[in-house]
Amino acid sequence: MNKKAKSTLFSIAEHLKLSVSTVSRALNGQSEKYRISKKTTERILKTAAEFNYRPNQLARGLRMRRTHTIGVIIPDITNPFFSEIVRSIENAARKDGVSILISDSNDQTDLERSAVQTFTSRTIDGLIISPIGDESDHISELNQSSVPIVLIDRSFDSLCLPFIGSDNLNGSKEATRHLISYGHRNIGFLQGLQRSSVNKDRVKGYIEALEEAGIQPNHTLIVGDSFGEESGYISTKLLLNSKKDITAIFAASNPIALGAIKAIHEEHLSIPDDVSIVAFDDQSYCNYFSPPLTSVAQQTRDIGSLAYSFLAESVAGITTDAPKNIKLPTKLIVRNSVKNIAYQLNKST
Amino acid sequence: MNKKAKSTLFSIAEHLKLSVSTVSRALNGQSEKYRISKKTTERILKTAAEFNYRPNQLARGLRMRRTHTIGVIIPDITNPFFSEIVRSIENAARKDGVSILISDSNDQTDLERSAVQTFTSRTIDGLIISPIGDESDHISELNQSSVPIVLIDRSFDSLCLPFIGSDNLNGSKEATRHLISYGHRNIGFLQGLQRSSVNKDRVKGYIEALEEAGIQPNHTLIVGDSFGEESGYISTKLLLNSKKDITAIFAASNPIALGAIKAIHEEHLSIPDDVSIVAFDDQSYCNYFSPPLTSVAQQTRDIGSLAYSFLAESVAGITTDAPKNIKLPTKLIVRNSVKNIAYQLNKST
DNA sequence: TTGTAGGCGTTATCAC
DNA sequence: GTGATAACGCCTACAA
Repeated sequence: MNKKAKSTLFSIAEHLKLSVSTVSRALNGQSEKYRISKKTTERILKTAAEFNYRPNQLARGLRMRRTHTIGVIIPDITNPFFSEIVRSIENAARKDGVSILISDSNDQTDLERSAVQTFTSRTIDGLIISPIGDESDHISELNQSSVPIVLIDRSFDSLCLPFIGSDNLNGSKEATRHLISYGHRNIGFLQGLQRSSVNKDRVKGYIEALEEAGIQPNHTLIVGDSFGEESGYISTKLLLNSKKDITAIFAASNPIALGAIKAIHEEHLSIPDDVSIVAFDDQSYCNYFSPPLTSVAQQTRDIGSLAYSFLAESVAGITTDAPKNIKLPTKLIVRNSVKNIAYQLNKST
Repeated sequence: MNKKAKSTLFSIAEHLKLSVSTVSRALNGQSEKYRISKKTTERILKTAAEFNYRPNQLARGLRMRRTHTIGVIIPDITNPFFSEIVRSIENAARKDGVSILISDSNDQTDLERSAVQTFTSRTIDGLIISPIGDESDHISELNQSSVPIVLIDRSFDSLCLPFIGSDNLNGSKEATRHLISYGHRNIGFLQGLQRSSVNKDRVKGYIEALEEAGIQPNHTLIVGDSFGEESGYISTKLLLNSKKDITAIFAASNPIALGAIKAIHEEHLSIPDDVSIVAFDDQSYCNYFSPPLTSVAQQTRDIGSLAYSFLAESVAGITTDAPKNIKLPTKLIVRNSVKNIAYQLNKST
C-alpha cells in the first residue's frame, strides 16, 4: 500500500524475516512440494499482494532461459491479412501469458535479418515468421540454436520447418479457372515478391490452370515485384499500355488489387466491362467496391492460431511427428468484378 | 566459426586469457576511456566476431534497468489506422535499436490492464498506448514508477500525459458541416466506444456543428458502442428501422462505416440516393467503394512517428517544457457518398 | 519446514 | 592498461 518502491523477493523476505528461497517457492506454488506451512505461505502471499510484487521477468528469464516472449516477423503489418494473423496469434499467446515482440520486415532481407538477431539477443522462446524467402542463413542459424520456429504464409524449400499457410497453388488455379470459364484468355498476372514461396505458388497455379485449358501462358503477362499497392499500380499501367489485349487481371494480393484498380480508373477503363479483376485474399471491404471484388479468401485466423499452437508445442518440448506442413484450403468468393465474355470467344487451339 | 555454443563475455575472455571486464569494455567502445591497447582491442573485436557474440539483453537489461524495448498497446490492430501507426512507430524505433512489445487490448479494460502489467514485469523503457479511457489506475501507477508514457489517439482528462492524436473535434465538425451544407438535417451519428476520448470529441464536434447551424441535436440519433464493424452494422439497422427519416449517416470510424454500408445494402437502400454517408478516418480503399466514400483523413504516420519521438525523449531523460499535447489537423476528403439535397430543404428554424 | 550458496551474463567500482 | 568483485533479481541444488 505505502510501498511505492519496487518489490522483490528480497524485500518481501526481509519484511517477513524469511529467506528469499522460501518466498520464491511459495510464490511459485511450490508450498506443497517443499512442505511450507500453510501459515507461512499465506503470510507470504499476503505481503506479496500488499507489496504489489511482480516477478522481474528479466531476472527470471536470465535464470530460466525462458522468457515467455515470442517474436513475430511479418512483411507488412499494414496488410489486413497480416494484422489479422497477428491478432489471432496474440489472442492465443495471451492465454499462455506469452508476450509478442513484433517486427515488420517490409520484405527487406536486411531488416528481417536484423529483427531475427535483435529478437535472439532478447531471448525469445520461439519465432513465427513469414520469411522473405531469398536468404535463410539467419533463420537456420536461429533454428540450430534450438529456438523453435514456425513459418507462416511463406515456406522455405531449403529449410525443413513447420509451416502453416494457404493452399496457394490451388487457390490460384481456381481463380484462374474462373476467369477462363468466363471466356478470358489474355489474363494479366500481377505478381508479388518474386522470390517468395507464396508468389511462386500463385504464379504456378495461374500457369497450370492456363495450360490445363490449352492456353499457352504468355510470360510477358506476368508482371510486378512486390505485394504492395505501388507494384499493383505500376504493373497495371504497364500491362494496360502495352497493347496486350488484356481482358482480365489476377492480382496476387489485396494491396496489389487496390493499386490495379487505381490504375484502371486512371486509364478511364471500367471494371468489369473493359477489364475484369480477381484478387488473392479477401477483405471485408472487397464487398463494397464498385463493383464488388471477386477474390480468394484465406483462413487467416486459423493460420495465426495454428501457428501459435505449433510453436507452443515446440516450446514445451512436445515433438509430435505429425507433419507440420499445413496448407489450408482457400475459397473463391465470386462477386461482380469478372465479366462473362465467353460468347465472343473464338477457338484458337 | 566452429563455435556453435552461445558465446558470452566469459567465453571470449577465457579464449583470449583476458578478464571479462576488459572484453566488456572493448566491446562497448570504451577502449579509449580505459586505455586498452589497440592490439588487445582488436583481438577482442576479432574473436567476438568469430564467436558471433551477441550480448545477452536480459542480463544487460537486468543490470542496466534499460531494455531498449517499448510497449505498444492499441485497441484493434486490425484497423488499418492502428496498424499504420504501429508501423511508423516501429520504423522510428528501429533506428534506435528499440524493439516493440505489442498488445491488442480489444477495447477491454482488463486486457489493457494485464498488458500493462505484463509489459512492466518485462521492464519496458516506455509505453505508447491508446487507452480505453474508463480506468486509469494501471496507467498512472506505471507512470509513477517513472516509466515514460505517451498517449496516442485517445487522451485522458484525469491524467496529464503527453498526447498525440487528431483534432477530432474540428474534424468531426467539418464533416458534419459538409453534411449540413448539402441539406442534411437528420444525421445519424454512429459512435464508437462511448467512454473513449476520441468518441467524446467526435460526438461533440457533431453536436456543435448541428447547433451552429441552428439544428436541434437529437440524441436518439446517436447510436453505437464500439469502433468495430459489428457496432456500425447494428446501429445502422436500428437507425434505419426506427423511422427517424435519416438522410445521412456519420460513422465515427472506418470499420463502423463498413458495417453501416453492409446494413444499408441489406435494407436495399442506395448510397447516396437514399442515405448519405461520411466516415471518420480515410483508407486507400475508400476511393474504390461504390460510391467512393467521403471521409475524414488523419495524419496517421505522423501520429506514430511523433509518439515515438516524444517517448524517446522522455526515455533519454530530456524534458522539454514544450506542450506535449498535439492535435494534428484532419482533412475532409470529399468523394461521392453524400448527396446534395439542399433544394428540398424546408426552413424549420 | 526452511535456509545457504551459486550462477544466469552484464556492467560499474575499485584496485593494482 | 587490466583484473577482481559486487551487484541486478531470480531459481534451485544441497544442507540442515
